[in-house]
Amino acid sequence: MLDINLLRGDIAAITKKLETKGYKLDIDKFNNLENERKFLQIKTEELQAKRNSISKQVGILKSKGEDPQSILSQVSNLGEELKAAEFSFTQLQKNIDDLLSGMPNLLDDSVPLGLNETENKEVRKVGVPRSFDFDIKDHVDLGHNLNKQVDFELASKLSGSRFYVLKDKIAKLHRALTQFMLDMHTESHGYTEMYVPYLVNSKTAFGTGQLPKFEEDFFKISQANEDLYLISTAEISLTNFVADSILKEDELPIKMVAHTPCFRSEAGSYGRDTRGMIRVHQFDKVELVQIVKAEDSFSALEELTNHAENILKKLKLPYRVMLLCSGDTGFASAKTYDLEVWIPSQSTYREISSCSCMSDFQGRRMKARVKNSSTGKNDFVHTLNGSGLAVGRTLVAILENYQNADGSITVPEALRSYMNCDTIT
RNA sequence: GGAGAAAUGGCCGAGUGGUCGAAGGCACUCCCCUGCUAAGGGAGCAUAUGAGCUAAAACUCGUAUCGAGAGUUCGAAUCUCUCUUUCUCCGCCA
Repeated sequence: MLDINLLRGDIAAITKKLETKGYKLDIDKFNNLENERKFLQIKTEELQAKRNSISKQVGILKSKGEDPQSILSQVSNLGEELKAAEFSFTQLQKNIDDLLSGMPNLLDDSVPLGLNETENKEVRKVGVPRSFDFDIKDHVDLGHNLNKQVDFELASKLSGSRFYVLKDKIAKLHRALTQFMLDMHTESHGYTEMYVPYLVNSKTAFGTGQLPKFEEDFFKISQANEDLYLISTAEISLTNFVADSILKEDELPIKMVAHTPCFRSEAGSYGRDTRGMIRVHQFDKVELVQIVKAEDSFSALEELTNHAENILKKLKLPYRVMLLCSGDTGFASAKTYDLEVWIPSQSTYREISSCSCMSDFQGRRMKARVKNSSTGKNDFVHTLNGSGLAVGRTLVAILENYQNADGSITVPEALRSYMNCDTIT
């Protein structure tokens, strides 16, 4: 959520900034709402003040044993007038909140302008794609030929399209990857491991910006009292740890890592990546989250991105780092780096991690603040998150990059201690 | 699932209709005393938001907030209803 005072100030400049992200702000609408808000707020608060002062006098008179009747008559019609004023004021406030909570975050100045992913900027490329002296297979065929250790038919029988079953050594490889990632981040990168709920309430989903705008991306569990949402990323659970709190400066930075399944309805992506494990309704991810002070957030983004990259480096998977352009940067993000891993069967790099600095956007939505010791004020915290990494896609990358002519898979060195074997056959 | 109790500021905790945004304590900040890793004294110390003033802040005034929402009342932390969460006992259970 943006600071409404930015809009009350130079609204033209903000509108221009929002346009780089494809958001069109109706300036007249906002100004009209604001003018009405001001009028209604003043009116409501004046009536409240009047009621309060009269009520106070009643109390004083009664304590002196005097008859307050003359004063009470003054207040007889105040109640209804006040109730009506309060009602219109809260309605209007809600309209403003709705408008505000649908507006995306402002981008950092270092983000290049662009409409879509074709205009993202490559920051660096690490590793060289292997050249194969045999006809390569994609991960679907590889998994199928390895005794159906990756089984899409079985999954579709159980659940439908966009699910997969892993078996035996490949299931273990999946677990080994998770374990390896968690160990790296906790032992070498300073993150604290967390186990978190996979179902969250609407307030939590609002806090990180998934609601209200992206409700259709969720799987929703409807209940009598309160609807719950299956998390689409552990970012939601982890970041909201600090919601509604005022932290002390020395509590920051907070660095957390969690391994969770992620559930995505993939509404609106029919036909895209229908084959394989790339785009599915359920996948595992190891997620990094940092809660930091404002002045640290962009350096923290570089650090966090490096942490995710280190996993790829250890696995010796070729990848590149992309700085997303304005049009491709997510709703809540001020700046995002995507890590893209080399996928041999597609002869291209595919997203395997997304690392974002959300500046104070989520902090404001969550009311997560830190007491600034030099000013005494409460500043909104800055939040960051990044996949470190998406486990399913990492598995795809390993199957394809480490495939052998006979269809077996060499286990990357970094995972051998977890696997107790060198090859998957 | 059944029965009962509770929810107050960063923390603990008082407060059952009226000058209560809330006693007291702890923590924290500043000052004094003292002087050495202790103790004493004084002051300050919730959040959000609006208006005024300002270059900005400070400041002044107002409003809202005592788990959430609704109600009773001139007036609600306090009374009523609904919900949520926590704790205790019983049942069930991975």
